[in-house]
Amino acid sequence: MKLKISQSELEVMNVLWREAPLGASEVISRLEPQKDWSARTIKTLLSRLVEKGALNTEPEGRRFLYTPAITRDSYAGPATRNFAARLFGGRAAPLVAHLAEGDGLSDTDIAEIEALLEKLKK
Amino acid sequence: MKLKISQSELEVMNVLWREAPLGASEVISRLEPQKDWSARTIKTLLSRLVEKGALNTEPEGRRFLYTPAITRDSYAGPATRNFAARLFGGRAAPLVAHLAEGDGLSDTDIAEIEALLEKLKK
DNA sequence: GCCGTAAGACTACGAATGTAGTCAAAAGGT
DNA sequence: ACCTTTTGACTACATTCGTAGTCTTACGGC
Repeated sequence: MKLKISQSELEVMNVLWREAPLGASEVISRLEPQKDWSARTIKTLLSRLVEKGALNTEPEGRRFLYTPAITRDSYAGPATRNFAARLFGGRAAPLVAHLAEGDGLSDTDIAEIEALLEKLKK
Repeated sequence: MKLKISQSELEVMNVLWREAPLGASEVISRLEPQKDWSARTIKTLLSRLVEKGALNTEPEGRRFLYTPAITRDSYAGPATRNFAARLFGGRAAPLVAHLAEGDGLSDTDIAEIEALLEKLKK
């Protein structure tokens, strides 16, 4: 069950991870402001995600309600480790360093990561 | 100058970021053990990377020597920030958390990240 | 000096992706 | 009861990617 979600599809997933279930038109109205996509495009992406098993549908009257079939975390975990493996041989430090470049990390971020590391060291 | 390097192409870049310049056949011999690719495939990837401007070539006798035209860091920085933005709204902590899942982080990694954070806090 | 071989050039081709149009059915307004 | 609008289904098409084959040319061995 290695489902790969493309960039554009991920934008759609992001909407539904934030808020679900939603009908197609609701997803469209949430995406149209930022992304310059036609409604058709977004519907295509929704269909593909259903095909791939990343979304579940449930009929509600004449339309479908879409819900993520996978959690953001269950997708992001492997994706992140894979990303780190390919770019940095799996080492985490360079990754954090790149995020920090420029402005990258907020104080909250830093504090959170420190807390995380504390737990890991134990 | 937004060059996008595909997964397979990245494997080739990884070879050349580790050691360059190399001729095509040297790249091939370094990749063939791990990846089950034919020599042709690897040559195609090299050509595409040259087209994209990710590699420079320099004739050496009747063949080409390939050298990265971009550093690993200059590619990895934007790629990492983009990745984090798309998956976590740019927040770094969840990213580190996912890396830590399972075995992910070595003690060295943890130490390095801590050192990095120290510098950032200042 | 000829020929095999290796290097790059050109070509191929199916799957996935980004982006979107057409069609048909159903649902609601008037 | 009709027409418009909405929704999902099907279709389209150029580009990129993964994977690899053929062609051509020039060098090195004999």
